[in-house]
Amino acid sequence: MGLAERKEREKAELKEMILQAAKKIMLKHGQEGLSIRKIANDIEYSPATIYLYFKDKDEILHELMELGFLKMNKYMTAAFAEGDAVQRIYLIGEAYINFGLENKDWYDLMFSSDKPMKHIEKCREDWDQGMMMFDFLANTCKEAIDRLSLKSQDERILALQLWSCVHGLVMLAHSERIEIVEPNQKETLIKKTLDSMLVSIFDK
Amino acid sequence: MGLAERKEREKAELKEMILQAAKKIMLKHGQEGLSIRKIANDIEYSPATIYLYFKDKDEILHELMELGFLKMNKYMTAAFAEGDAVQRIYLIGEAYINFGLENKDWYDLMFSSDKPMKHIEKCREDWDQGMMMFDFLANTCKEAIDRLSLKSQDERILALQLWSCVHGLVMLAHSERIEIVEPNQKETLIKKTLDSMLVSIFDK
DNA sequence: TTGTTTGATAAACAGTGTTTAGTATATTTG
DNA sequence: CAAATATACTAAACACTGTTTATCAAACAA
Repeated sequence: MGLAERKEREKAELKEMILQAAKKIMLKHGQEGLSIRKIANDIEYSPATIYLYFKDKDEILHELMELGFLKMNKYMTAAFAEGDAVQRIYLIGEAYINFGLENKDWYDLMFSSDKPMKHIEKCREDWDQGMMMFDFLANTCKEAIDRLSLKSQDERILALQLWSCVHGLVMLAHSERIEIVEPNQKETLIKKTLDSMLVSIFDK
Repeated sequence: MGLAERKEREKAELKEMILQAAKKIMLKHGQEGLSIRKIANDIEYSPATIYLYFKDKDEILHELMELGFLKMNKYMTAAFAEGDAVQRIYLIGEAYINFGLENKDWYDLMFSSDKPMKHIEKCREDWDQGMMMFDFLANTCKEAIDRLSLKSQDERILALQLWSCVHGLVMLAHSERIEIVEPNQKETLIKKTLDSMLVSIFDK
């Protein structure tokens, strides 16, 4: 009976419409400017309808986050394909920062906002794409540690160290703190700092 | 004529009351839970009155920020007094992270929120305490570079590198991302990562 | 043709930041 | 001292926000 299936499909279609409207509004008005009522207005349904498809606003942000990781993956493809581990780390770092600088709203959603992170159990479920990326980085670190026989034995510590550095850099750029301490050279400053970071770890 | 002065003083007193109420509410309900109406209720004035003393909510957050830097300075006193430059950097890093972890709301106000950073000119005015700290770190970096004759020549790049690392670490901790990739060892993980960071720069 | 389930919504609740028009008190001036 | 002005304050409104509840009409099943 294809009738139940059609219902199912229509339900999924509206859910997708909500998500696409949410994405559109977030990209236009930022994460702060995204509201249930704006979504409802955009898809020409009432605000209450949205709550038939999503538990609350956080759940929408959650699902948007996954779209963000898809976008980020595109920045990473070249880096992931690199054969040399150390060079791969360089490329991942560059791609990470480029993604962060060029997609502030996506980035905040994925790495900064603690809104979608209320319950840690549910978190690790929905953030598996983030975890996969971290694990990939950690594995690359292991390779690099072995090849260069670095002192740091724990690849997950090194991965966390690298992540902290680029995350901090992106966040400082987003909140204009880099402009404050050193005006009008954000771009070059970021590149130089990333380079200095990686050199101090691998190139000594 | 001490009359005008008394008026002036009373005006300053109410302004201080507003600020103290704002601080109290922020510490109790977080930055998100701080509202003009809650402040008004606390000081037993109408919400509109607050706008006679502050341009808008951002201005309140701005002035709170300065209180935050006073608090942070207390964490730093021991580090600032250290004679050895490299050791001073270690202590500053530790103090920075301790402050960040123990005072999430203050930290977000000072380093994360871009709310009080709307106009960059006004920014550099009100963020002078932050700039002073950065300059102090940069000077310490210069000392360290000279003493260890490190390859990195630009002390401001090195300072930005250090800042990015600890900032990133604190932000990842705040948004529970560290818990996600490596559950139940946040504290030790942060200490190990900070150590690894500093070792890779200075101790090679 | 009933009865029931489903999908959508209007309206309300409890908040938010901010503005405006108005009032009561205090100070200054004639 | 009385009238005029300046000051300090606020009630009420505006335009929003996320979310819930009661209602209602249409589609489906018996």
